[in-house]
Amino acid sequence: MARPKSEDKRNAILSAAAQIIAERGLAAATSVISNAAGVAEGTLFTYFETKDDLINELYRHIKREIADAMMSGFPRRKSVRHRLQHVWDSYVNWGVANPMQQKALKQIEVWGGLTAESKAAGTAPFIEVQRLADDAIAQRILQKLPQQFVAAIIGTLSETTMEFIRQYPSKVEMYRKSGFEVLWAGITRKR
Amino acid sequence: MARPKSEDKRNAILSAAAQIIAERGLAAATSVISNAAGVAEGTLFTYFETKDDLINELYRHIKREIADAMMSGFPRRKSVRHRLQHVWDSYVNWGVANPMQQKALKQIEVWGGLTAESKAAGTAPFIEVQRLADDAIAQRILQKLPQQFVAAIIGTLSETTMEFIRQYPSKVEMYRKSGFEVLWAGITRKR
Amino acid sequence: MARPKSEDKRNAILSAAAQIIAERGLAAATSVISNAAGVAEGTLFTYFETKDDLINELYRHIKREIADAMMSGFPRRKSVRHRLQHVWDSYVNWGVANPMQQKALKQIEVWGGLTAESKAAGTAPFIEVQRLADDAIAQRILQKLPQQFVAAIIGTLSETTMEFIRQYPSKVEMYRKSGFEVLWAGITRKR
Amino acid sequence: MARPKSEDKRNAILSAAAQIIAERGLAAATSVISNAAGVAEGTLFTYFETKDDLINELYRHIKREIADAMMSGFPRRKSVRHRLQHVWDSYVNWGVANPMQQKALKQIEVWGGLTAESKAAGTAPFIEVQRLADDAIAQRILQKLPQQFVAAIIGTLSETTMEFIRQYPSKVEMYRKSGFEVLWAGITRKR
DNA sequence: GATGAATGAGTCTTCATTCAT
DNA sequence: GATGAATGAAGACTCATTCAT
Repeated sequence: MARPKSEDKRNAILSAAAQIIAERGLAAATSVISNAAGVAEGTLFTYFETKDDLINELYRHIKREIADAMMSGFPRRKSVRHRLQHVWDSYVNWGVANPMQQKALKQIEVWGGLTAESKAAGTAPFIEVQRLADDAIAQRILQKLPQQFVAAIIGTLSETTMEFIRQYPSKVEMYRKSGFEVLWAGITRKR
Repeated sequence: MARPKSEDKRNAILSAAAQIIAERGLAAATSVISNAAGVAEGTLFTYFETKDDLINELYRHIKREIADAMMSGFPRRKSVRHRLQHVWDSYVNWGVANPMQQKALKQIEVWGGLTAESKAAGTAPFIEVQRLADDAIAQRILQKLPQQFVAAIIGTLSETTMEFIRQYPSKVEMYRKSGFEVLWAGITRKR
Repeated sequence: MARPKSEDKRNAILSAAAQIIAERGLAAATSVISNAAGVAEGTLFTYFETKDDLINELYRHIKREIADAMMSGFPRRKSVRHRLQHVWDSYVNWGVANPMQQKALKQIEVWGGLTAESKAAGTAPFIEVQRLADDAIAQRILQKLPQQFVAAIIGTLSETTMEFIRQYPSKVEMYRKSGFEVLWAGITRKR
Repeated sequence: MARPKSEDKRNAILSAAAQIIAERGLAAATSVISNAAGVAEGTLFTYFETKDDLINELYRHIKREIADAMMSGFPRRKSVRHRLQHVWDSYVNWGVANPMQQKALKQIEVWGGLTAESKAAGTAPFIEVQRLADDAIAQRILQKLPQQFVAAIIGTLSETTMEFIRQYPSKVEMYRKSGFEVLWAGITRKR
């Protein structure tokens, strides 16, 4: 093959897209993105058929990254609290370390163009978390709440936490810990 | 004035804007909005100088509406829990009754064009809620958390709750109650 | 109404389109056309939804013009030969007087984007000619040929004639006459 | 030469070009053509310098094919009518057998990019036909018409005939014969 | 020579905003 | 004030052509 499609270039585009979208929203011109990625305007379209396609791919890409961050070092055998804490900490840490991606993700989530497949693909890597919730409910540790509701609460609380950490970077520890305590107290069963 | 600007028309535009933005996002054309409002394209610009201006005004408008909903019947003298419950219920109810406005608001919040004044104006009507938080902390009912963090948690948890109610409308009661319990258990001090 | 759509402008665009398409083919940019028409690029699209739409309208417009030219002064009561001659002469004269339109028409006819409606609308004004052919066949003046075949032959022969007249403008009379004689001899029954 | 340009490939491209251009017009992308030809996008440009060049070559190629079809079995010694009939029949037959090429040719003929050389090269192989016309005029069989006019008439009448045959394939014989009779009656001198 | 990724000028179309009526 | 036609800058996407592999 003559000059194979470069994974590097693809990643450069995705990364530039995350940054630009975080800064300017989804209305950002593709030319700005390709420019930031250091490729020609047309090149973007050899890697992604349309702008919508690019955004969908970016969504999946970020979701996968988050899942990877969460799952690395996941203490599968440990207690529910330990596992939840791991999930919480790694998600919050990821969000703090990757503010652009996090912001871009939020933009994409309120966007109307996400395909059903992307949404599905976005949730897929989080089965471990769902299993965690199931376990917790089975062990009667959690309150009797729909599993998805619990997952959503974990999500929003951690995102709120990230935002505060981003605003007050010196208080990482405090917010990460407090956030988790609010979550744990909120969803577990009072003995 | 020969023909005064009509408050009706202004409201029609704001209302149409909320709906259209909820449906199509902020990229929606002003012509679609003016059309939905039943006025001419140009008329929109006699009421709002620019599109950005319109969106900022819409933001304030919705925020004020929420504040009004929350403050009507606010039991100023009652216990912290009562007052918080009132706030929670009225916000959730408002969100369920006004899904368009709620959705539009979320779009606007991730948008990059909100002015500092709008943001300030948006928070202003919620002093009562802040006072509530202050009280609660003073009475050592709440955990020791920054007041704004608590406010943000109230916000996100209730929005998550609204979303679930919108998805499963038959379970209003359950979600509204459960959501509140999670919140209360999460932020209050364990004796 | 505030500034009604101007028929003049619409015509200016159609006329510019005919000229530009005649000169550069259907690949001509819409911006060149709007420019030639003396309007802004966007204005073209307030009169014609898309470029394809413009071309379809241009087709109908020219076809209607030809029909008008043919039908003005049409000697409905005279002999078949007289009527045919009238049709022939007026079409040839129109083509010689309007080379741009004629050339544009040829481009459009080989184009793949003509809608069925346009094609139908294009043939509609020529009923009188068909009636002429019917009459001629009924009177056993013409050879026994499918009416449409005869119509097509009239068309191509006259277009060929126009081209030669355009090349040798001094010989208008000769070509117009010779062309007609070829046609007449070709399609009439030898006694 | 290490690897000589393959005549096969060149022909594949020309043939694909004819087909694609017949189907989609001259606006068809070169990538579609190369794809249909089973070669890489870039390969097309090692055989034809530019797209315009390709089209010019295609024009000549088709014209040569037509000439070959006409001249094979040409009864050089026979009567004017015989010879004309041969020309007519073989052209019509070719057109019916090669509708793609025929359609592509029509597109190219209204195109503005044919070079003078191509036009000349396109007419060249038809000397025999011109000689036929000269003979006929000399023998006072034909009317006194410019030779090129006669040639053009032969051309358009036969093309019209082809179109009808393509539309009504069951009537090949009828149309081919009728067309020729119209031509013959039209251009020959009435005794 | 063959391949197909890379390029960027060029295209159609949209849309916020202006302004004649 | 209300209207909606006019404007032209900006944007997504295409495509002939080049060139690294």
